[in-house]
Amino acid sequence: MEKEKKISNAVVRRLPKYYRYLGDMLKNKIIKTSSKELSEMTGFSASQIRQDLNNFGGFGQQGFGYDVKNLCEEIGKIIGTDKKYNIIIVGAGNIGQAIANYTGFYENGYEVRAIFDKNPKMIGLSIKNNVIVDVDDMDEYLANNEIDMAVICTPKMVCQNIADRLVANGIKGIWNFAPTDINVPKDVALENVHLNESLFSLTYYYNQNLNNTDEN
Amino acid sequence: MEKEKKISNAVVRRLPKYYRYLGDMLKNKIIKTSSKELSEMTGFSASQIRQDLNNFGGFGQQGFGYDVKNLCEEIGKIIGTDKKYNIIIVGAGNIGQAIANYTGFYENGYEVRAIFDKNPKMIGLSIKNNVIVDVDDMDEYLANNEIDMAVICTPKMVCQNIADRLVANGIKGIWNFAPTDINVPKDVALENVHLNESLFSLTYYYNQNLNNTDEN
DNA sequence: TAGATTGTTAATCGATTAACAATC
DNA sequence: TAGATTGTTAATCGATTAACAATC
Repeated sequence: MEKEKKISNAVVRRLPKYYRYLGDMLKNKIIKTSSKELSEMTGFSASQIRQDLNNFGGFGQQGFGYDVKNLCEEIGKIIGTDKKYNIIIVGAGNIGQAIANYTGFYENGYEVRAIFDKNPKMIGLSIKNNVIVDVDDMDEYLANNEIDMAVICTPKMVCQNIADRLVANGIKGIWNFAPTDINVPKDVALENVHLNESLFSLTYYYNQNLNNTDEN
Repeated sequence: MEKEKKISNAVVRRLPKYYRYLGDMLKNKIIKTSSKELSEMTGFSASQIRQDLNNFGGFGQQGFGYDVKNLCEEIGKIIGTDKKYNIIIVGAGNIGQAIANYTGFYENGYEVRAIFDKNPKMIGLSIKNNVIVDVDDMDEYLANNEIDMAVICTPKMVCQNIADRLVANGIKGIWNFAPTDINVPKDVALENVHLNESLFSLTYYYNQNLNNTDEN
């Protein structure tokens, strides 16, 4: 078995950006590109881009550059966008509804299979092709359906409980929008979207800029 | 004038998490804490926490620890949550609506002053206290109202145009939810929430875990 | 062939961790 | 006073950048 070098989180976070720009180029029928060109688009240094790509193999051709279609496909394979994923959404409040309508799922092979909520007023309503189901029925649903990932859009009070139940039912990927940290076993992939932390970071830099301008 | 040491982005990203846990402790009437305790809560090392805090000043007491209330207030001041902010939302689609209903704004002193959209079917409808206004009237609105930050929730085709108009009208903070990169002058704070990139990172780690499990 | 650009090693830079003196 | 924990310096670690040989 090949010993795989551990890919740093910093690299992983850049892959989707490469993938997006390459997809754009592909749509515009651009055949070749280079680390220099990708650098201008992404803002990452050309050297860093070459380093990043060479973590996964030599996708380029010396003296020429990279074939856009090939590189895009290869990065897609690394990320895993070449596969299909069944997902569920837990919590049909503001964020849950927005996520249920999120076109990025359908454009990239993710299919929303079910939406759960505990509010009786929500249960039975439809979002896109899905009827909202009582969250009490979630465990049974998961036991009987092949679901890959779940999106947590519940209030923070219940999100750890939901996460525990998801994990107990074999879910191995969680996209968490609840504004708190949850604990999952290390074989479960967890991605947090903490809007509050994002807004506060923005606020810090906003004030930083104001202060710097004042000083002049 | 004191020469301010540049705070690294990594530190800035950790501040909101300290702030959140300290707020939780405050709510639970906990008086004192320590870098060790904060380490257990946040997952950051105690050493790193002390380093982070000492970028901004000595908030602790040797041999004792940190006063929760004081430290929480100090970090609030550093982030800027002690101030009020007027914001507008541009784009009243799925994400825009979710953001308009986002309780984090009201809980932290951010006030949504206006919501803009270009869809005639949306214009005139209300979200919370705000009537959705024609985006053609945005520039005039900004010229006549004191707005601090804007949230961009438009399709990616128009988001650079929106950003340019926001900047032209003096907006210095932009929270961008459109799935693309936008360019703003460096005195404008920009925070991107790229859901597609977040989902792809999750997908990468999801597959990584599956592969590692397979190998055993 | 000459020019261009990758792949890869080495150098640099910055962030994290370790250690411990200061001191409450 | 003894114990605890900060503030801060030094050591380590890891990521980014620079440089250049390989080669198309």
